[in-house]
Amino acid sequence: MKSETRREEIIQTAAKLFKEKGFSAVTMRDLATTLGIKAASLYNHISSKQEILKEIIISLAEEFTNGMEQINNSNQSSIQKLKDIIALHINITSKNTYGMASLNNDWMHLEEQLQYYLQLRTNYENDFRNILIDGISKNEIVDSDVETMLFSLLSTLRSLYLWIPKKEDLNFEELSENLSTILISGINK
Amino acid sequence: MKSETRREEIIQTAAKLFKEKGFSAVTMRDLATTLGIKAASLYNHISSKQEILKEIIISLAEEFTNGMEQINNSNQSSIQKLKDIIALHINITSKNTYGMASLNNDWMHLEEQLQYYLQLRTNYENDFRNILIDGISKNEIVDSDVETMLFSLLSTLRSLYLWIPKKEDLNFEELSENLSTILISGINK
DNA sequence: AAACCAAACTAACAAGTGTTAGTTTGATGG
DNA sequence: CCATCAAACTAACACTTGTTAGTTTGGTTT
Repeated sequence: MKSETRREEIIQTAAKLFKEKGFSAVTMRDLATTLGIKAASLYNHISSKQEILKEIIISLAEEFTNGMEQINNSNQSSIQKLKDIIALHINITSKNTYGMASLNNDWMHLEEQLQYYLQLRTNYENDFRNILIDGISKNEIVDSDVETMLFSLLSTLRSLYLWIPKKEDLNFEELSENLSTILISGINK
Repeated sequence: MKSETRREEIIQTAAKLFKEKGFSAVTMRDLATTLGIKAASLYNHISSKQEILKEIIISLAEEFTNGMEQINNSNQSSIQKLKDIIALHINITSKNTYGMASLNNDWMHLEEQLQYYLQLRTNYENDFRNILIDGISKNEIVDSDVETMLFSLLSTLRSLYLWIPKKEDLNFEELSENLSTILISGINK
């Protein structure tokens, strides 16, 4: 059995470099040097640079899809569903801030998997939007412009990868609570 | 006098391509082809690929710095200052959504100007933070975690470049009002 | 008609790109 | 002790990269 751990190591190191400089600016020689080997040696573990990107992005996108499915199948208030989505983002992002950078910034360099990725993203946004619409109809959420709310929430959640690494000793519960309060109740007194 | 308009045209076209694929993935031949000329011809107007990036990013960063200075020198409530910042972002972003993509995603590829850019960004964030702190001490803003509020607001404002182009016939006033309400008062009822 | 000049062109460069082929190394288990 | 095999290596490839040098084009001004 070919060792999976070395392959994972390569992919994680790649994700770290991709976060710093972006997929296109990272060369296979950069990646190899960081790992202390020669570029050609990488190909004992992965089949192409593309494949690395695919592994990073698609697995994360599927994690989000699964998380959203769980939340949507639960019988909770719309507000509680939103809180669960916030926790989902914090959870996935804190486990892989490097990968989240690629998901956000390098998805356009996917090739065969681009359509699949876009499908997952569209579905995710639709599910998110429907939760908001449902919340409005049930009088839990203010009847403001849905697209503006969706955009604002998603922007913050998608940027977590930039912010979480700056927090020393992340307290998951605390951050989740703080962020939920701010996103749901606003900042004014 | 060398025509400035052709140079501007090149820079704007570059910004558009940089938004689609990122700075590193756009070649000078890509840029030239889009403009209907040969790559070497670009160098009659600009001196390097780097220079194009610098022009795009630094001018925008300075616009934000100037805007923030205006707002901070005004005698207004903290909440009104926040509303002004939101309007500032919408204003600058809607005039140049392409450039804002580079500002957000390609700043790390600045070379000589990297330190200057980081300085402007740090100052901007400090000014923003101080407005929040001031608002809390004056009881205008809820006494929640300042960093979380700052992060949430900035994330949304920095993502506007992705969202504004999707809105057909942007109503500046309406968007500014909607977004202010959602960011300041939240979404719950 | 001549001079000028912005703006295009052709041709070429040195360096860097992802990737392949074939080989060596060194630890592990029969 | 030998066979195995993951994982490294060297060497090379075809192609792409940003950029330079020198030249041509075609419209405007003198």
